[in-house]
Amino acid sequence: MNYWLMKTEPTEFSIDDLEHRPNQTESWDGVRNYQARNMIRDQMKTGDQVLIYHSNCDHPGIAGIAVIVREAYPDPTAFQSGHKHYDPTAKPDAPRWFMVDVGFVRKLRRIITLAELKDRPELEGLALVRRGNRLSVMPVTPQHWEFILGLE
DNA sequence: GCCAACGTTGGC
DNA sequence: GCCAACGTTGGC
Repeated sequence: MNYWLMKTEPTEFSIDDLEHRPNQTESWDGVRNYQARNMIRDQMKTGDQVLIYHSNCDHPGIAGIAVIVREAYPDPTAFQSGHKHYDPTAKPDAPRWFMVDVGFVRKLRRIITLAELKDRPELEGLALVRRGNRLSVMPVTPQHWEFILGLE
């Protein structure tokens, strides 16, 4: 089983939103970065665990845990003219962008803040805390996973 | 293929 | 709102 971290802006979609979706499940659409796309398409497997990170908000940090419930399939929002994530170069017979479905596992008892994560030498190498990192999907090692949840 | 211009991300 | 960092675009 693999571990991941996925960023979301809580004003767009938060761990609370996921908790209250039907079946506590949602498709993770809108990823438009090739490196992130490749991980979604090629590496994410059903049952993989995901840290849900809230970005671009008052208290950036890890807010909850989700699980991959459906492996990659074409992101239909890429084909929808006028959609925020529309990509005219993507075609249904040659899809460019993919998404997985994630299921709610639980909220953390508290937000583990980015500042706190950056402060921990144990998390050196975690993509999230590397300078200038902008990936919205990134792998997490089992060691980092355990350590982060130990901070809760 | 180079690289300047531009757009986006996202912390602060 | 600022701006550093990075990705993408497109002229050449």
